[in-house]
Amino acid sequence: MHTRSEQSENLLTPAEVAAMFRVDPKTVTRWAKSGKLSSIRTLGGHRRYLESEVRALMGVPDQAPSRER
Amino acid sequence: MHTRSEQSENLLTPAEVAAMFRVDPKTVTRWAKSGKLSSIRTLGGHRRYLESEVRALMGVPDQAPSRER
DNA sequence: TAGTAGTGGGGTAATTGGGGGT
DNA sequence: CATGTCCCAATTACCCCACTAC
Repeated sequence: MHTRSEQSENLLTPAEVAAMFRVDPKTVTRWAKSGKLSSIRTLGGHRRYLESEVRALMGVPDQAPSRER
Repeated sequence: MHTRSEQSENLLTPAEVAAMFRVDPKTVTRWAKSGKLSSIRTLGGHRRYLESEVRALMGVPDQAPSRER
């Protein structure tokens, strides 16, 4: 199947990230476009995301209100 | 597709939780703000709720039907 | 090479967040 | 104190089609 050379196993597809946040894949793309999420590009232009980064962003629950804007 | 299911947890949208409790989505938001309900935030600030937690809260009905006295 | 699913890009409707008032 | 509603701004979801991934 996969002939792994580097640590590409740490990359997630848009659909996978979308599922983790319960959002549409398009939304994940928007996050990448706006710089909220870093992404790697395949040679065809498709985005791949770092699992570690996604997990880090998700690991910040919200029990407490945030003040910003 | 990948065989990479990083199944964290089933998440629910505000509207879904609201429908389950038959309340306005705004009310669900208040529950989250007040810490009565934990929530994950999308990178855009929208909340997603843990289905397990919501169902747990629903599965704790008041005392049985009956006689008050 | 062909076939299917996923993705990118653009545009538009629907939700959501937040404050405030009932 | 809790919930529903009105406002506006921001974010997200679904529609199209063309191209990539496998």
